[in-house]
Amino acid sequence: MKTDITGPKYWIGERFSIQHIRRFGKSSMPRPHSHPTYELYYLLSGERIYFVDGHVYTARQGQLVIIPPNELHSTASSEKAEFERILVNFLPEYICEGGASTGLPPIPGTCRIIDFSLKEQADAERLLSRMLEECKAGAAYYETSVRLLLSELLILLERCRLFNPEPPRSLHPTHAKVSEIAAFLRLHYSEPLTLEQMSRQFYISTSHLCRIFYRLTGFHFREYLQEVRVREAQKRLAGTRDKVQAIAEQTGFEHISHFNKTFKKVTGLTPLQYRKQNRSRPSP
DNA sequence: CCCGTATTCCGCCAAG
DNA sequence: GACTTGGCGGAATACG
Repeated sequence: MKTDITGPKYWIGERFSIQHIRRFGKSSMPRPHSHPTYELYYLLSGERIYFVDGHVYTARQGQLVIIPPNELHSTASSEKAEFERILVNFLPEYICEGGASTGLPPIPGTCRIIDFSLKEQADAERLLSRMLEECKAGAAYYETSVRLLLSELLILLERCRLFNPEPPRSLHPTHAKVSEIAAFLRLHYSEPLTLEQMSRQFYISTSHLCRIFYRLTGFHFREYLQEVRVREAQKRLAGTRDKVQAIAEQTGFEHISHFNKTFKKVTGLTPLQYRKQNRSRPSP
């Protein structure tokens, strides 16, 4: 009987973690989330649907997904429920200590999926399993060793990206449509938007859109829009001196009372509390 | 795809 | 005056 394996999550301080997981059954869909770390997600086998940066991707065996810090993302199972993966998380500082130049390649900003050749897959798998081994054994200088292995992996990524900058993206038509809609929402958050309007505009039935959007992104339609709007509001609260009222209007909330409610639900803070804690412009 | 129902959203007002 | 909280009810949306 095949069983799920959830390997231990190895940590190096708060800055790096690695974990090996294998799933056979359908696992419940994790909520979409974000964190300040980079996430590298390598699929040893199987297939996963990814929602990152407003795009739906199908990640296949031998591919690596890159999730930049603080990017909302979620994963869902495709028709094949089985998959095996290695998950690496690290803070940007872990690689570029104190912002000093390390000679390491920049982590690609636009490319979310790396399509390794067979050779590169073998290399990547070797590096990842050595990271796991080092963490498990914990021998002297293992932290340095892991850092070097990660550096090698990043170089591999960058070389692969340089060689093949446009990975073939054969999008399932449904995925493409949901991606388009998500992109539209990210662009038009300031306007009043409804599910019905979107379904008309993109030629799908309302109920179908309602369901596939959730299945592929992990967000309910409304929930995603809220997330996009609140994130935009956060930027403006931190980066401008605009009044809360104005920001509410700019981000698609017609009424402040509703803006406050939603903002607090998502953020845990009232708009002004948030501004106080995250102000990025010097106060006059 | 359609339907009925449960749940959530959102504009509105009142009040601290 | 600006912000925050809370309740209400029709509309939108989620779900079986």
